[in-house]
Amino acid sequence: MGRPPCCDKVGVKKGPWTPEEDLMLVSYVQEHGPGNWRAVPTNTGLMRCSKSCRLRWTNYLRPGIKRGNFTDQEEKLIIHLQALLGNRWAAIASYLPERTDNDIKNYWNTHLKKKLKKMQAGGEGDGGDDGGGGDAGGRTGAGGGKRPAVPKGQWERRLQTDIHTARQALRDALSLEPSAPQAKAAPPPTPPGSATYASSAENIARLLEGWLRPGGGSGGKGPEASGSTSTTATTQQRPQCSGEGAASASASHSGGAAANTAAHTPECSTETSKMASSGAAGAGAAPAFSMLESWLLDDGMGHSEVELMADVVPLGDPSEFF
DNA sequence: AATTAAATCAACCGCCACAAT
DNA sequence: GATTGTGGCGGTTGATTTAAT
Repeated sequence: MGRPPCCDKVGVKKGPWTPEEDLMLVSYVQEHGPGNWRAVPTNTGLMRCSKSCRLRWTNYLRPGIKRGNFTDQEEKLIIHLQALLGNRWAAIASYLPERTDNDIKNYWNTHLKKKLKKMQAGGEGDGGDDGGGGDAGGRTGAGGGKRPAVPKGQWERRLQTDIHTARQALRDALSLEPSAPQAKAAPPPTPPGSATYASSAENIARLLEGWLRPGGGSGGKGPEASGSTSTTATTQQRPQCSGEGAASASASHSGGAAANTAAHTPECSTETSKMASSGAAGAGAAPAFSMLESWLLDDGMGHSEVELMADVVPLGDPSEFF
């Protein structure tokens, strides 16, 4: 049954966001927290669709987003997770707390896909490039909420086996040894420091800077382009869902989900869990990885699978996978 | 220096799942 | 239990930037 568009097409602005709009959105979210996106356009006066606001926040303005080059480690992780999960970018992104699913998706489509193709042409079989291991159909699986038409017990079992596979894959991904198949074509590793981070506060400053600078603030791209390169700040990470002062209210934005169960909260399963891992662990990708590593290396496996699942949750709700 | 092709990235669109009514 | 609305996700597109000729 066709659903009407989320917002009136009439009078809704489209295209790149201007610094002014970004400011309005950021200040609104700082005040009220993310969520209730439908109310955002009316409350802020933004002539934007609620979806557009959410997207802008999630993919660009949200604190703790890392922009810029993907590290070798991130790249490998993405490759393996993609092979494992298919094109479930949100699920994959939950393992890369500072990357947005859109970013990962773009990176996959522009870089990694080609890279894998090249490698395959070179006589490698790495599970296929597009939707490779997981579900090539794209949305046939149940990433981020799409549930397969599989009885629950069955997908639980599948989950368990896939967790095993995941551990294996992640182990490979995290080992930087060139023996890994992908390493062959891997580009020179990006210096860890080269990554740029963004927080909303900085974004605002950046936006203002670009905005005030003569000839600087031209549409979304202008400040952004300059920003993403000039945001050398590599600021302290801020917990997204509950952290960052004003955004603290946000924890409950999704219908009052318990804030302290961030990683389990549906809303937080994608966004919060991203921050949860980075936020809890400190800053940067390294903590996230070390969590993964410790999880992987904790081969005691005395865990029952259930426990294992519980272990995984902070990194990303496994229920998203199936 | 100018033109064209390729690459990149932000944003939009449509679909789906879930929650609220 | 059925219907409706919202949020979230993945695919795709279009504009912009960069590299090659």
